[in-house]
Amino acid sequence: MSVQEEKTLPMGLFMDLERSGPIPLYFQVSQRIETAILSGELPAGSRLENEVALGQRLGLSRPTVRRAIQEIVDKGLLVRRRGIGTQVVHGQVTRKVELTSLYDDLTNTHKVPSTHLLALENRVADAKTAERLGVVEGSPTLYIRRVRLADDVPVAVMENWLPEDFIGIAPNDLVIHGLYQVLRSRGVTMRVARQHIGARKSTNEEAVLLEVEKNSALLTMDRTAYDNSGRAVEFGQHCYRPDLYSFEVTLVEK
Amino acid sequence: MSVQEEKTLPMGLFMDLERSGPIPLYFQVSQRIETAILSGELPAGSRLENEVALGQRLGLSRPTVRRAIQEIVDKGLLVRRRGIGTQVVHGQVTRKVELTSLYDDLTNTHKVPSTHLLALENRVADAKTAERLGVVEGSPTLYIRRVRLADDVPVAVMENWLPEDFIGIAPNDLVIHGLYQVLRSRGVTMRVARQHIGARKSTNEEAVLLEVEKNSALLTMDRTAYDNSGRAVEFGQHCYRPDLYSFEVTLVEK
DNA sequence: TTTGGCCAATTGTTAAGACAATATCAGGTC
DNA sequence: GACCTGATATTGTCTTAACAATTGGCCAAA
Repeated sequence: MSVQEEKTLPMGLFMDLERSGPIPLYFQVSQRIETAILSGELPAGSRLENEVALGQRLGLSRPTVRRAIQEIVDKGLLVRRRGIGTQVVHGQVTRKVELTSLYDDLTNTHKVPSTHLLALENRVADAKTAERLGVVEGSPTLYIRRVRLADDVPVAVMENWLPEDFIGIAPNDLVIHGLYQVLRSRGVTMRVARQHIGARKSTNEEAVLLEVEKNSALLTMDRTAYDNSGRAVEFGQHCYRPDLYSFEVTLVEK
Repeated sequence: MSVQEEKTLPMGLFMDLERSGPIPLYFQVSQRIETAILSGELPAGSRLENEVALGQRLGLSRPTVRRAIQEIVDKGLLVRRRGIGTQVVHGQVTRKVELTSLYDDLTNTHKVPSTHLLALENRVADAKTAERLGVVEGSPTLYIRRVRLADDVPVAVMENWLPEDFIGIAPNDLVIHGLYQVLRSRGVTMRVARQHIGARKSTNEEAVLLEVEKNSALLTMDRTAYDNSGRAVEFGQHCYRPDLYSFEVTLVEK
């Protein structure tokens, strides 16, 4: 049994909270704790100050402090144990999967994204598309097919279907901004997405588009995204070059 | 703009809460709401009773009701909007990815799991293994290699490394019970796991083991799992037959 | 008709307090 | 020394209360 590092760090830099601003207090606190972990100021295995004391020092109630800590527990960076305290999880921390598009992902990793628009047309929904989008079969939908590149190297071939009220999206918007940015600019806020991740061999056409050998292994992802009223706003079938892209998931047991 | 179904269901079956039992009240409530959604009693798009009224009817405080609802929002089944209310998300509901092993997954889908144990031996940690497990390079570790089958069809080849205090696991346990069950029976409770999901071609040996053609596409998953003290307890490299297994992820925007 | 403003409904945030459950640890007893 | 017991520390659950922010609809005014 190895000895745990048990020092309780004082976290001295916890003073100036914006009490009248629009950012919730619990969020301000959770951001600072997270930063302290990422920066190594709170090393792996170290114990966090207990909730009551932390609240007293910050001039906050226990529920507020508790919520701040819970946010980070949900991200997989902290672990709480009743009777013991709250500790920083060991192991290098990694970026979490979020509800973003490939475009956002690439921007975040400082690559230059670009797009080849292969198709942008109206199509009537077949059975599968209709089911995924929650519309009746035969409804008009917008069909998009794109190749996404990062630093001019092809990364993914993406097919998307959107409900009819998005018909009219300009091709140029998709080339410049990425689908999720276009949707956001039209007032849509994505809230929930369900993804299936799998693998298969490439078709010959995909091999050409992605500049890989025929019959290469591709990473595939099917996704349906819903807005804040629960309506399906996008259904997509994507395939990625596995040497350039992979998915990262953090699971936290409740 | 399509008309939303707006009827607020009364949810009449909400009476008998176990107030003295060990199950938290918020959990009892969230379970019932979830059941009501899954069973179709709360159809897609329908509005939930508001938090205050629901609390009054159940004899619960608003924070308790709120927490119950939040649990289901986090699962992606409900969407809340300030000033509006809480609605059931459209679209068919699907099972969520949880912190379980392949063994558990297969058991849940009513397939008969079995195992071929290829290796169970002590190995010194190389650089990568040491980093993932958070031990010093050269430390003794337990190495396990298995083929997992469902209804006698091979589904995955799995390599795992465990810290030295697990050396001594009996081969028979792994064949009968699955790694996560063995760890749980030794008092380990997994709390956090970080996974990378990708794809690649199979090696010739893997193709034989999985009974697929040479150079098939495989779905791969690397995982490091941490227990409730934040210590790494398992590091694994798995590859799956994509025609028999895929990952399902639900993302919820905060 | 359209625009603007006010009002009601609903979720979001914060507080203060109480009790329960669980883990560690020190001490005492056998 | 081994085992039980109680004290202490810490997170988990629940209540009551208040105010803030956002949305949608109604109504009056331009």
